[in-house]
Amino acid sequence: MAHDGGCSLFWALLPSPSSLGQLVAMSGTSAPRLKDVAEAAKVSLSAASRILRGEQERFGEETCRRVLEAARKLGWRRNLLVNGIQTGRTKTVGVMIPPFDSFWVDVLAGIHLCLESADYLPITVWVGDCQEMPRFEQDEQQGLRQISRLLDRRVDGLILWPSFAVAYYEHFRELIERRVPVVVIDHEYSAEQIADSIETDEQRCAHTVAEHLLALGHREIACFSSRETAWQAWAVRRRASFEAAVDELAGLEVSTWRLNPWGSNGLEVATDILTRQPRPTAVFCVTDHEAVYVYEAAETLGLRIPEDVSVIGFADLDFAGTMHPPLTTMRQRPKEIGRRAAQLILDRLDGDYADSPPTTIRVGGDLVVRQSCSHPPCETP
Amino acid sequence: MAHDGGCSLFWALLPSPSSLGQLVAMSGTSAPRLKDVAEAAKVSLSAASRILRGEQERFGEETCRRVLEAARKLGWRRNLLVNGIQTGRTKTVGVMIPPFDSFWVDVLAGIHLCLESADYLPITVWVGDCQEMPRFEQDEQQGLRQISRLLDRRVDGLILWPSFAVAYYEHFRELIERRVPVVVIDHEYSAEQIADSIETDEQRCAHTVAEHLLALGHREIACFSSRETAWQAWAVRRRASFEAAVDELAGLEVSTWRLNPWGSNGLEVATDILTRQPRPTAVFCVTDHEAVYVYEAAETLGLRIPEDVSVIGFADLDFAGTMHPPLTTMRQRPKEIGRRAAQLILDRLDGDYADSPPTTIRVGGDLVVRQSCSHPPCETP
DNA sequence: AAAAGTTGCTCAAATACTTGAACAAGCGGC
DNA sequence: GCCGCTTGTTCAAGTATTTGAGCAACTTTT
Repeated sequence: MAHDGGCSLFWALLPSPSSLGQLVAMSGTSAPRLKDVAEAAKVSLSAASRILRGEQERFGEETCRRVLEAARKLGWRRNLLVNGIQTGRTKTVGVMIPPFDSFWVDVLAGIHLCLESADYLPITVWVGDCQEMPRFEQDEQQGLRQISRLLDRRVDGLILWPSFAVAYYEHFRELIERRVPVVVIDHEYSAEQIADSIETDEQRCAHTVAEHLLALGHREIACFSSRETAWQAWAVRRRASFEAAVDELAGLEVSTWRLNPWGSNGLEVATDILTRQPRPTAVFCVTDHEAVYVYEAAETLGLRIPEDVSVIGFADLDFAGTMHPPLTTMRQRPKEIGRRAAQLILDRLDGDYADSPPTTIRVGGDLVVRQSCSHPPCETP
Repeated sequence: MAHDGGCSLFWALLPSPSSLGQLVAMSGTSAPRLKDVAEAAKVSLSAASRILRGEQERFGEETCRRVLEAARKLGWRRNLLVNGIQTGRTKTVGVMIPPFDSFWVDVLAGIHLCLESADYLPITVWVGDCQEMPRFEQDEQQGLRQISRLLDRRVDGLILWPSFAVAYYEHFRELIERRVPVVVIDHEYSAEQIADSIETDEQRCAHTVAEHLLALGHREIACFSSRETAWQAWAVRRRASFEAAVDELAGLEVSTWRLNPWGSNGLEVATDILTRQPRPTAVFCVTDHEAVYVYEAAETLGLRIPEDVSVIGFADLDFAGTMHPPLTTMRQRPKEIGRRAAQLILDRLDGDYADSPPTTIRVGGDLVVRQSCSHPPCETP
């Protein structure tokens, strides 16, 4: 067990007062310093420093034992702030990603896992109200402030949500120049690429989706895109890739719908799609979120999924499997995306890789076939 | 706009090389120091320090302007690491909460929002694989390591996931003694309370749920609890509160089921509940997660919700509203929980509140009536 | 017995900044 | 010409730790 007597993994147990009142009221001894350890072990400050940093060969066995023992007893722990000042490295990476759905939560998970294995720590800042996809327009200033707060803490690198990539482009320049690596997730650079970027392989994924629907026999296909604001590059690419794939594979044209710029008319759009003549037999939703609207509209209109309309989503968000019927969707690999984003930062920081030109990593996806897609109804035409 | 010429909110634009290759390859000038600002403004280091910290009355208007201007041009930003060393306050709060479902994501949102307004930053560490509820047993050592990593960064306070509260009890003692405030979410202290604690008001919520079911006429009521391991105090309390409320209100006994300690037999338990004789007409699920199993089992058994069985959940997780039928559930107030947890830390840190004895804050809930509950079927008995 | 090497440890400077105290230069008023 | 005010300076110590250089003391070799 962790709390064996006499010392602890955290800090030393003081000759502890048994009453609670006392405990809270006592004026806390602040964290022990290296000086305290050195004194307790009767060695110089620098000897203690070296021994505790692992440079033990240079010292006598007995001295090492004394220092280690003293540190353990006092519950000393190294102060990474000081390390940060001295080395210019805080072992900390700033992350600005609002985890408003399970995709982004998983991306964060990947980042955490990867950074942890390198003994780095992500520091996450959120924008917007964290309840829905942030409205970039109104949150731009807040985003800038948040990045500032990260830089004040001297983060070694930065991982960012796509929306902010566009407007902050000029700022990234400066960061890169200052050797603060920046990785952007799900944002493709159109012109010169300044920072590393990692994204879902939209072309390949859209191709797979198109293949699936066409193989089932669908010919009247709709695409339900998100708000395609300038900073939602992924939506544009996903929709465009899908249109291109359907065209390439079957020479068919997809009828495309979009959310309004506020993302507030999901149900209306879904209804429009399903009441169009001729009615699409399959709807590709650029995200599982849009699929929810289609399910809702279908229910209202008395259309059965998948008998009357097939619906296919994208992302495989946590609710996709429990929808009714379970949603067929293109699963992204958010954890891998996060992991590789973090790895990119780490590589830039201390690899030989540090000076290579910016890359774009494309991560594939996996089609999860559930029960929302079937052959088109016979009486369609 | 943010990027007006000549200076920037981040760091100064250097006389920037236009080619990308150059940009990446150039040896980055590191962040400007106060010394640089002082030199640029032709004042002493300490004058610059004072002016930038707001002590401007002692200096001439012109000098202040020069210093501020120089700082802006060079893109100087204060180094919170240094501040942290000097003041012992890093303006940083460690958070150990794995956001494996939307409840915890919202708690995190609340924490972020509150801390941000005080110019604090949460530093979040995760445990487990972040995909499902962490298994505390196997993640205990990892949890301890994570807290260590936070303390190495000298966080000013700690907000913790309940599971870890129990095993780390002894360690908290030390933290409190060292004046590092600790807040535990959703964990009730049975014996002496050592840290602040914030939780959902289980009694009141369970009472409301019981009332709702009884008012609909249910008499044969089941309770589907989670794994009730020692460190899942909330589950025990929620279930017990519900049993007590049903007893108090109607003198009825609830038949209770639990997940196994690995949480792996959800579907089996749900099936057991629904095949019991006499069959319960209503199932209270300690969490929306369990409700999903009941839905699944009901579908397999050909039972309709709510015609044959009423199901009521707890938490109002993001998927509750899109379940089929939409789940009636007791909505918790995760954002408020997070906000108040953070506030508790801040109060301990610099309020007069610093020395008061540990409190427990209980946050209410709101019954969200959707479509998974109705009157019991007539032919029940 | 002197030279050389090893072991074990210490000194002092460096990291980036804050802050209190003392002090100096320039100015106007008396 | 002196007083006192404004404006700014320098000095020094403090924050917790790292690290290159170097110094004793002791052992081993010659």
